[in-house]
Amino acid sequence: MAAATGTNTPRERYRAQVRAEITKRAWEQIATAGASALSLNAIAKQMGMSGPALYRYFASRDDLITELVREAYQSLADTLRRASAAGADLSGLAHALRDWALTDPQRYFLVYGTPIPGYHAPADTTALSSAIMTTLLDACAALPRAGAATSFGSYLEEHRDWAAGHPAPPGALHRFLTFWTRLHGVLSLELAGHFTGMDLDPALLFTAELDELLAPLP
Amino acid sequence: MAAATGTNTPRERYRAQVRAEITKRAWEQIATAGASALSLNAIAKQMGMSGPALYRYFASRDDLITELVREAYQSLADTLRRASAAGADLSGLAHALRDWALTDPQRYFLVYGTPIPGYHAPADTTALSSAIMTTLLDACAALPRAGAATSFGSYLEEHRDWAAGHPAPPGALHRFLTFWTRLHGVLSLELAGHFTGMDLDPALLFTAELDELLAPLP
DNA sequence: TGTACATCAGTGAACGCGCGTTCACTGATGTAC
DNA sequence: TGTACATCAGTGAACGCGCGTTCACTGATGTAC
Repeated sequence: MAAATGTNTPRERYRAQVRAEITKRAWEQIATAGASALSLNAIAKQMGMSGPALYRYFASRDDLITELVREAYQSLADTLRRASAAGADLSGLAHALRDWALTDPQRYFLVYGTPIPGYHAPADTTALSSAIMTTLLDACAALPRAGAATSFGSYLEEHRDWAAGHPAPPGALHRFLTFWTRLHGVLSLELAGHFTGMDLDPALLFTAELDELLAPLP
Repeated sequence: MAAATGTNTPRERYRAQVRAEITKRAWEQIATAGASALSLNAIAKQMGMSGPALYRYFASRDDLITELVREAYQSLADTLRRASAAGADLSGLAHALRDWALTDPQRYFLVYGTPIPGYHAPADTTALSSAIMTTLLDACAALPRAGAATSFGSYLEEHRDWAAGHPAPPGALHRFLTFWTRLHGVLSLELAGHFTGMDLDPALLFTAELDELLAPLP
């Protein structure tokens, strides 16, 4: 009576193990040389295998990248969900996001950075990115209501399909968008090294932006 | 009596012309395939030349990229300076920046996107990027003074070396930084395609952010 | 104006490298009776 | 428990490609007298 679900036979467990090692090495490679330098042959060599062996585990290089993109989304979604479950508010989520990004800048860039030329992410990442969005939207909706209605707020009332049915008021939708874009603005410039040599602590700019987000119209 | 300055002999003019065509083709290549796909041999082939011929004009691939980075900075600096000279305020500069970025997203990414693995920009781009900064700082300082002093503002009073001696008050420095990071946040996510499929017009989000920047504490 | 020389753009062959991917195969692991 | 078979991980050779870069060279353009 074999178990029905997932990885249970020795072979399946072995497969999962090798797949995990491949992606682990892939992340190491990406961390040092960026995503466009990712090479199947190099990974195989590191693992003491021949290049073609990897084709037992990933159909192509793009397939591997897709898995990495999925892992990155998943990891961020988990991180935020865990923080939220531990009682973090929007501010806590912001710092969780920042920590996550600083842990592995190239992982952040893989998802939110310059698109990889010639690579197109599969459609199913939408589900993963909307899990992230939901956690953040929840936290936005939990904050005290923002100030007066804006014209962009009323625009959002009629363009809220992207929120996937989330019952957040337009003010919260707006707050989510600015949360996302502003923190990405600081973070991505920091990670890309645009503040180096400026004698300016990006962490302070990040929290300054965060403070203004949390109390936009006091 | 030969002229002393720059490109004047036929040979010099020819050299400048060929260099210009190389960079032109390089931009075309970058626009379609991204910076990491830039190939000297491919450019040479497009121009009907053999690969090694390009080494008469650029010492290496990195040398060509450096030239492109310089051109990008220069182009943005010129664009902003022209807009400013035509009477544009900070809002006008923001739209000039946006138009410039939308004209060639990969050019924007070359400067402000994910760093190219293994490539390090030369030191002299600092001068170019500070020309950009000066124009923006001027426009920030020209705005009516922002609201109450913030703690980040007082931090900036003591960390203003990056402003290269610009006499802007701390509030203007703060405004410049938020201008930069916020607009970059919206722009880079838009250019990377993160709003596609969201039924959300990034231009409206951009102007909403801009409006809040221009009157942060009404 | 003409000749001798120097400069320099561009060529073609070559080096060494690494890439993604395919294919026919060996040998070990698992399955069915 | 033992045998026959199927599954499947991994190998090694090969294909075709493109890359950056070097080198010795040809031939045209410019310079000096």
